[in-house]
Amino acid sequence: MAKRRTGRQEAIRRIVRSKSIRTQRDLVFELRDMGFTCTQATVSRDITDMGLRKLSEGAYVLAEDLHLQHMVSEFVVAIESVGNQVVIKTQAGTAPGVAAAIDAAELLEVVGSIAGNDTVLAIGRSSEGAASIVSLLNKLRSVRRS
Amino acid sequence: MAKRRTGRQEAIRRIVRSKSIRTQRDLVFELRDMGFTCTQATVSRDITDMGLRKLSEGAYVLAEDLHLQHMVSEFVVAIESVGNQVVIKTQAGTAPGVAAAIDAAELLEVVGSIAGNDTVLAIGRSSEGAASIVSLLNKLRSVRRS
DNA sequence: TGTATTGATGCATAATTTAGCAGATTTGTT
DNA sequence: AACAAATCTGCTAAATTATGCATCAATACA
Repeated sequence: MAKRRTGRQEAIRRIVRSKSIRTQRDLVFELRDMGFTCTQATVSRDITDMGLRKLSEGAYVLAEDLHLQHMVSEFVVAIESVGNQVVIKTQAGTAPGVAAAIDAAELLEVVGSIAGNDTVLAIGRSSEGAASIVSLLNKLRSVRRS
Repeated sequence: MAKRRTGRQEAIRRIVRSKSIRTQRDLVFELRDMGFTCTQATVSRDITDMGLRKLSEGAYVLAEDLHLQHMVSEFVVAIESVGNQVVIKTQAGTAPGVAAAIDAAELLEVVGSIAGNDTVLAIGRSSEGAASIVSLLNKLRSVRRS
């Protein structure tokens, strides 16, 4: 049953992007809800395979989102959405890089993005889409506060 | 004896920058060698206090070096040293940012750095200093390879 | 079809990290 | 100095993650 693996990891991808998963146990339960029954050991191996990383804040992030995470955590100053638009303020000069990272992440809800010098405008598919983009970016932005 | 804490964390700072520490147990032993006797539980708390992070590769990194870690892992293409000079190739346009991050890290061995468009030149205090800079940067650059 | 090989998974367990609690030390106040 | 409050630390247990081993399924091949 080598097929389960693929589907399960695909599910993990979706889950991790939509919810905040903090333990492998959580993931086992989420997977169960989606019809994928497996143990924590298997999830541990999936996480290794997929290169999932645990943010300092404690939630798992996709390997593909790591670049975006770095860019956002380093350069983004503020995030706000209006309707289906997301306005992202960045450090001077870094907007193009941030926009490129957003494009590269191929987020489902993002139709496209354009960058000025210190501002990125991302267009969401809908208001809800824009909200979920803000949510994800904020999740990626969260840094350990000491 | 609240004084121990300060000294111990100072020692941790030195140890983590010079060696590759992969477990808190390792750190306990290193500390013991330096005359700081404590338990793993204490080290765990120190790590939380100091905001130490575990790289995907598995080694702990100082919070202060996290920004540098991000910049290096995202933008640096190649690192090489000649004598006391370290030449760092970066993605086009990102050299100034990388140089700024190096300066901000206040690495002991770095006298200073200057940036072009896609190249940073860092000046070490000595050949050995340059080598240790290369070593640290490579450590920060290391990413999980799947 | 029968058999060997490879990959995936669960179970049990080890390894690692975190947290609760109590005792000791330090600091601050009167 | 005496007492109170705040910190720090070790001990121990809990929580979380990783791993060795055996098994089962799928695939390859004779």
